[in-house]
Amino acid sequence: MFYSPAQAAEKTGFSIDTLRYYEKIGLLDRIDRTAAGRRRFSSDDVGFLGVLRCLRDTGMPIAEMQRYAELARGGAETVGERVAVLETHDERIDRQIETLRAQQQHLRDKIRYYRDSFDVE
Amino acid sequence: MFYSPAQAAEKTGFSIDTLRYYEKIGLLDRIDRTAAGRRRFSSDDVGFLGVLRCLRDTGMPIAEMQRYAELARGGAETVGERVAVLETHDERIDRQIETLRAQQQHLRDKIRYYRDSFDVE
DNA sequence: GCTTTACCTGGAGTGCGCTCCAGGTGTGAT
DNA sequence: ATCACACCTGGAGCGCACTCCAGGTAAAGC
Repeated sequence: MFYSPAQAAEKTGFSIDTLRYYEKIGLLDRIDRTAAGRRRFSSDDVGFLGVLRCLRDTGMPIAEMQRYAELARGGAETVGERVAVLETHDERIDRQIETLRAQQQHLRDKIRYYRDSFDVE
Repeated sequence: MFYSPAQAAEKTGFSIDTLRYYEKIGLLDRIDRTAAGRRRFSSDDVGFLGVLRCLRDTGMPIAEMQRYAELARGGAETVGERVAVLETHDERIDRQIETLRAQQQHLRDKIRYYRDSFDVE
């Protein structure tokens, strides 16, 4: 199963420009081409992009994703390091959620204060 | 109670440069000055910065904070609008947390997969 | 055969949110 | 009197992550 750039973009939620950019900076391995020079994304490529999607959506910087991508190219002996990267990131996500929740609570208190003091609606 | 720029920065977690920047773009009202022309943040200023801190930490863009700031300058008749802004943002935070959680789950699945398949550690 | 469409390349440009800099001033300690 | 210090201003610069553009190609539909 192969995917055109448009299909890969559709599947992964990245724009075609972003896919090209990711390849250019080495975040993606060189993507296979058709005879005409067009990209042909494999299922594995799309699967890897799915992981990148998770990492981006949870705020991992590109530089760190590059490190992860490099490890992924390294074969089975890098699995331990990959897991370490993901677990560190997992903890970061916990902290992010915690920050969001705490600040959300402050804002809710503020809303309540406005409601109580000014009788909104 | 007044605060020097350094104290305000300390209290709010914004850098002094950021405080100046926020004043420059009208996110803060013109801050009071000493005879020598130095800023003197009031408790109210610091309190307002606390709200900005919540909004920034939860990903509100500056442009929208400017709108909120403008409403805040508008007095009591804008309280309803302010509450509306905060509530819309509150929902956005809910969605953010939900996205983080979902993607975190995918990453955890990935970690588990690595562990199960490669027997890490 | 012609046009449209989807793609290609290298490189420039964008938006956001700061952050830094040069050059200057009033205040307080030694 | 001198020095360090915290602050001032306007404006330039930066890092990140794209996004857009000009100019070009190959294949598919009419």
